[in-house]
Amino acid sequence: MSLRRHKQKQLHSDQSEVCELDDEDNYRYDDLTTVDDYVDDKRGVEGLQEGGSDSLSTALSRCAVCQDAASGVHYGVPACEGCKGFFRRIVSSRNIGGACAHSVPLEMTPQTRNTCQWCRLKKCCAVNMGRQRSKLGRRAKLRLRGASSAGAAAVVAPSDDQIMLPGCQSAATQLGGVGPLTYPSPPEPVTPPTPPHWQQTPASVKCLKLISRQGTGWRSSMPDAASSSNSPTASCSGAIPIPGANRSVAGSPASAPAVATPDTARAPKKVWLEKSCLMATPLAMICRRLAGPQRAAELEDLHNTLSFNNSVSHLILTAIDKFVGYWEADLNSQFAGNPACGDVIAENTRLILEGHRQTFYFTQNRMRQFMNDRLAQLQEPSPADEGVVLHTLVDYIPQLMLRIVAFSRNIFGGTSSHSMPEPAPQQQQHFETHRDRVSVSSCSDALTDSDKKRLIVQHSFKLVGMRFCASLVQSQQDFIIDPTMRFRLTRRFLQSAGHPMLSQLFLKFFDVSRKWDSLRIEENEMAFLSAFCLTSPC
Amino acid sequence: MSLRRHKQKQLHSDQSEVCELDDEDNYRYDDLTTVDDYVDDKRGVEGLQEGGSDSLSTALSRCAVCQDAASGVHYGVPACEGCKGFFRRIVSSRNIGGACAHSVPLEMTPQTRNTCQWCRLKKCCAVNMGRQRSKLGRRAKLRLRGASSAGAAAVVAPSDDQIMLPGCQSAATQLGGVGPLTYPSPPEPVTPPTPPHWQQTPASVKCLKLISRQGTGWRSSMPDAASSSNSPTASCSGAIPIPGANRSVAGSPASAPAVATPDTARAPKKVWLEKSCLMATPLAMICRRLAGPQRAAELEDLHNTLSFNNSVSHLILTAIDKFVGYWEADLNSQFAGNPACGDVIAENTRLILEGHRQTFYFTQNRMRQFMNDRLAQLQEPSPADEGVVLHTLVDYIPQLMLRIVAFSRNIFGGTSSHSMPEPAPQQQQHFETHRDRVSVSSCSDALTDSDKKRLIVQHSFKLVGMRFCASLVQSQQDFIIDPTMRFRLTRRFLQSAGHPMLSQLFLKFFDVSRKWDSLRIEENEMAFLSAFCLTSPC
DNA sequence: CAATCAGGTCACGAGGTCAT
DNA sequence: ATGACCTCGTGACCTGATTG
Ligand SMILES: [Zn+2]
Ligand SMILES: [Zn+2]
Repeated sequence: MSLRRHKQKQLHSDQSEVCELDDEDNYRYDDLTTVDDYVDDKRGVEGLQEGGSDSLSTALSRCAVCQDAASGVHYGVPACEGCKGFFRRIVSSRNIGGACAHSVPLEMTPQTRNTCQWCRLKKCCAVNMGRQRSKLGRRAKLRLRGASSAGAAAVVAPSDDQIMLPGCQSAATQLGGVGPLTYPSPPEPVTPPTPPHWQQTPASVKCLKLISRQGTGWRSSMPDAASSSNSPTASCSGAIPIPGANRSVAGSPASAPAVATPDTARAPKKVWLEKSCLMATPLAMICRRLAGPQRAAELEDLHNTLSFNNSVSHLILTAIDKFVGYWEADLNSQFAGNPACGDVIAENTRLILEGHRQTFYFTQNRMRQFMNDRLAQLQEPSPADEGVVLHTLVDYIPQLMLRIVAFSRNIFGGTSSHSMPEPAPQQQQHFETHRDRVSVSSCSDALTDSDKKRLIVQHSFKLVGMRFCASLVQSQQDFIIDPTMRFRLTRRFLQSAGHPMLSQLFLKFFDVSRKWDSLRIEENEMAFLSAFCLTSPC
Repeated sequence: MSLRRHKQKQLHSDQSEVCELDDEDNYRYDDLTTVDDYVDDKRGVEGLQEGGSDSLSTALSRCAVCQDAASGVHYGVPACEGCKGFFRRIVSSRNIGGACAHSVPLEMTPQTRNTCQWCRLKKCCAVNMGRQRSKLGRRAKLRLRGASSAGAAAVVAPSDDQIMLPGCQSAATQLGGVGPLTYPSPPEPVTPPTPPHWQQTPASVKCLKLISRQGTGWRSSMPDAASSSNSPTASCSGAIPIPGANRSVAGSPASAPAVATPDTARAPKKVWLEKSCLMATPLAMICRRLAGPQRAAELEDLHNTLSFNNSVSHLILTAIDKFVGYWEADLNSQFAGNPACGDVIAENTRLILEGHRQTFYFTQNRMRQFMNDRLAQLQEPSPADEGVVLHTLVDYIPQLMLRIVAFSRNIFGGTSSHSMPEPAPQQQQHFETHRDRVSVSSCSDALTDSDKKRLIVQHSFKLVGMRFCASLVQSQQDFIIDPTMRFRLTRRFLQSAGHPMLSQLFLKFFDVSRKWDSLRIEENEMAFLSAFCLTSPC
């Protein structure tokens, strides 16, 4: 093979000098395989006069992004070589580039597609390009609308290099019972938050509703949830007939009886949270604020300066990345037309905001007031006090994490250990939008308990860190307020500390917090960001 | 050359089964230049090299602008590094500066290409350089698809091929006396516009005021206005002490005693209109609307689909190009700080808008009303009526042109044949802005009569075409209303017409009009666009 | 097998740099 | 301001993996 390649290279270089027209012609024709090969290069492409399926072939012959000649279905949509390569570069190396000030995205044509990377990427996302949506192998012969095939191949990249602190694991394992959420000894009578609302109502009715489109909705993509999940008590029972998940979509029936994972065939998988879940909430609006053109440079900077090894910054970056990536996937506009969907969205919004408000104590208002009133009462620990500080943190951070768990109740609903009947009766609702049917299901039902646990285990500490950086880290004053609001941990103290949590993680918090501050994320936005992080599968 | 072309065509037709796909290419075959033929079509590029070094191979290895050694295909044409960089700087940083007055563009050779930026840029445009014509990525391997290399072997016409209608020349020559501006026989009592305001007041007081900055203001760049201008009565008397024109600015003293043009030293030149003139009006605002980010794609598209050989589209494109180019040259913000300058700007604005309003009959409102009321009364001429239609057009188009002349009075002021004292006493005013001194002079004084005439001769018909496309061409309904508003010239009629004005120019109007409509240019914007076109030296 | 696509390769040109 | 040179994104083509 390499020989052939070498030969070809040589041939090409020879031709570049003096073009032997005929030889080259024959040679190339041997290599040509598909009609697209003949058609690909110019925009003309009305070609494709091979008899039979005209509409299908023409529909597939156009790049969904730039209307150029498509070379096939790439990343789930018909795409040209250029857009395919563009998207591949973006999702692989992730150097998205920077800003574009186009309030309305530029039109994508083969001539203009290179004028703005950002608009091109937005268009790619708008037409629902996705690495997960890719399908390998030969297509079925006639009907190839391989929309939401359960891609058994490319699933969530494991990438689980989590930095787990002591105490995190325990908090994660005791997920079932949420302990008393009180501050054991707040030094000042800072009133603890009111008993969370989720404690008073059955959790099963308090969770996000999922809106999915038929055929393209939910990806059932946890093939190894039972086998390689880090939650040992993975229970894959409770099959939920998510529309589209088990429906044998034409063109993708073969993915279900995948050879590599035969268990996926017999164990009907729970659906995995995807962008549709939260993007059906007004997240698109948040996206616009979070990743607006005026913030693109900041995001870029955030990307560059923060190490990806740190879980906290990784969390934030990933979340923002998702926001940026799903920029144009404004599912809200798709679903908001349906009044029933609008109600679902509104309810989801309410749940997220309420959950955040009830579980997040260090709001910006509180912190501002605290900084005004009791800043002077903060003790600056000496290096000898490291043990005390460390002990305080180790004691209280799990409690902070429990608040995350409480927050997650508003997202996922309760686990089955909270007397949720399993499987719960499915009350799915179906609506008709202008383009296709949508179905609404309960987020609590759509996820198995193990999935919920895994999500919370993966993200709870990250969320704690995010909340930390958002409020407790005073990057301007260059100190960190400990969650009990007794100490002010200066950079000097942290640098001299011996424990890695203090000396490394908390010092890192300064950077993250500075970046976070520059993003000027409001409270409500933080709520959505948290919800999105919590449900992010990666 | 033609032989090879023929052969290639045949080859192409042989392959037409598989690859009949070049319909969508937006250029017309007639408009193709030699360079385009071999470069824009990548299949034809290498394929045609059968003999030794003939004109074709040199065309590929030679810069299309200056005949230097090309370093590749840049911006759609083979270009040397110098011309590539030159064009890049022009289109990116866009400080084109003023214009030269070489009526016939200078020859471009590697030695002489730096003598005149303007001529070089014109050559670049003539060979169809364009940012959107660039092709990225690796070139396709040989496919032997001759495709679109059919077409006349006409070499690049240096873009000066104006389409002059019968009557245009006469209107241009009788510039001095503006005839009666009445519609001889409007079929319906469409009220003719009120007698233009410029007829009632001395023209010398009604013209734009020029604002220039000291040292950077006016480029004295009409070196051969007296020698090679197409206006035979060029009178270069009346020296105006424009500040900075004779001042030997440090760093540019050598340009004045240029060796090639010794006459520039002894003949104090009139200043040439430059961007400062109209950019001192609120044009920057117009630019933002015309060339805002949301319209960038449209402008690109306009560039792509319209041939540069047509004078009308060339006009529009050039004007819009200028707008885009001067996008950032927001001189308005520089001068608006000075209250006196602000008054000048306001007065200029008023003059332009008023002049346009008084000389442009087919406003959007009128046309809308006409389309509602009297659309049914339009006659659709049969092919036998071509003579009548043609006669009508030839009769009335000069009258339309006279309106342009009337409009130009508000811009330039009257010519000296209208009892303007020459040279008029210069009342220059000087102001201090935050950065440097500015001076205000009269546009009427700054231009000689021959320059005014030349500008009007160059642009009047183009402006007529622009106004035509803006209003009379109903691209949606696919017909053109003749200026007497009696006929509806359908595309079918025009296609069957024998006269080139009908069959070629007016058919072209459909394309221009469609693009124009997509730009959604308002009436006031059109006024500024017209004024800018009229004063554009190119 | 063939068909299909993700990922990789690398010629090629846009845009930037910097001595002139 | 110019243009030789450089960097890097682009996309046509290739390869290997995957599936019918
Ligand atoms: Zn594309
Ligand atoms: Zn050149």
